Amino acid sequence: MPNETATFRAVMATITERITTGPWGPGTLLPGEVELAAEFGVSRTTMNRALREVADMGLVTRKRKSGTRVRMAPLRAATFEMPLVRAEVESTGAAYAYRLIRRALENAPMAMATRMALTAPALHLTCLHLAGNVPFQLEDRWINTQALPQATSQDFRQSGPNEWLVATVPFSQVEVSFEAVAADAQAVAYLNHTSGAPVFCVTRATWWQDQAITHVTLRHAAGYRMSARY
Amino acid sequence: MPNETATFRAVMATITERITTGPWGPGTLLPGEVELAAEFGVSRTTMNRALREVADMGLVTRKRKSGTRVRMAPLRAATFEMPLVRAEVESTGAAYAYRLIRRALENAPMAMATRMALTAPALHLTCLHLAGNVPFQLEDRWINTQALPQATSQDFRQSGPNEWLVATVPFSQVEVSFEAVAADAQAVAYLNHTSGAPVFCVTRATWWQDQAITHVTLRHAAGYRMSARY
DNA sequence: CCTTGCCTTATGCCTACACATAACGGTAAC
DNA sequence: GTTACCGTTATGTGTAGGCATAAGGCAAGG
Repeated sequence: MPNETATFRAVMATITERITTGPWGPGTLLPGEVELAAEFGVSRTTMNRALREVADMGLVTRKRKSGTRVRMAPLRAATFEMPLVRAEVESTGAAYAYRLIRRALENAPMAMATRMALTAPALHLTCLHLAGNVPFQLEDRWINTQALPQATSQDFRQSGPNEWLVATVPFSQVEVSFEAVAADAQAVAYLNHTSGAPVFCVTRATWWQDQAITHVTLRHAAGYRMSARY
Repeated sequence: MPNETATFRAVMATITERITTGPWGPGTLLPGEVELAAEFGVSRTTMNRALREVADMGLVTRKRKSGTRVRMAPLRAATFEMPLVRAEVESTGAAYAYRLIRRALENAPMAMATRMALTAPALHLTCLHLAGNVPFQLEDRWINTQALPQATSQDFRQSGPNEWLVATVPFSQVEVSFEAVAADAQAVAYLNHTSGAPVFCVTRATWWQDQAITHVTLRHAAGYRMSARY
């Protein structure tokens, strides 16, 4: 646990206070690092750390030469952890189980093919993740076999494609989005939803070196909730 | 924009690669900072920065004396920006409008009162945020008047409580959660939902110095989607 | 007037060193 | 055997100083 009384945190607190309540309203250009360091009686290194963390929180933007400027809308950034399903299920105390529902090499629908820049059939998987005997998450995934030919030799019957992917693709650019959708036939069949019921849906697309790797839609069982503290 | 070829980023890249593809599987205890610094030919400060950022990404956990350990589930943290509604609406190009629907000082329901440790009536607000003429977000908020007595003298007819709060409460502990719920009567009335339709719902509770400040439920219009890249 | 290029400046990053602090693990006292 | 204490060690945080780099601004040349 980080020390609550660390100097750079105290500096951060004062700075955030000046931004939220004090003289530094939206759009204000803050004094330079050296000047602030002198004012607070800390080294420039410490001031840099404090300002960097405030920027990470989303209160200010920093640009070389331009300086540190308070953002027009004092937004706050929330960080969500996206664990593997297995870990997420096991952290609730339930036993994790996995079932492959469908595996096929097929042409993706237009929108998906365009988005992933596909020029050949892709690997299409449908999987179910369970907590004990209760369905937890329904996974609908497309994998670009041109970028990842090894995927075609995996049968994904024993473990999910996500576990294989995180162990195979080193580092990637990810885009996630959350939304609420109505339960379709598949959600009714596998997640015990009633037709049209609200389903919490996570969509995740990942790239590696400008190549689309995979696109996945995760639909959750009723009552699912995603939380974060900051 | 941060320099892409910074040393600590190069170190980070190697470390994340070793974790995701290389010899450092889940649960591995990494060598100490000094040892790693020597191996990579950088100072301990730089190695510390690299490891700290890897920890921020969620790949490892760090503890004094114990050392740096690869997390059991190599989760990745996604950061979501939570702008003010006004900014969110205006960024779509639409004009932002605000309407106060209800304002009352009343006793919170049991669950809420317990969660916020309320011992007196709280300020209960219902507001609607619109993009142009189209309803965008329905806000249901409770404010602890014991912690924030000034709130009772605000009428919130011209601007939303959130704008007042971010300008009044300096710094706070926040807990957010997302879920999909079915449209209730209020959502039908104000957000043009059909009854039972999926509604994307954000719940946010904030504390300041161990005192509950406010608890808010934000329900969104159909088609709302929350995104992040990382 | 417009463009090109230098200079200045503020942030970004790095090094080297030092002290603080938490926690593991062994040892001594009871 | 159990508990209390203490040393070791790894991370957390701090200082001072320096070079690197992006970008605003000014000036000279066309």
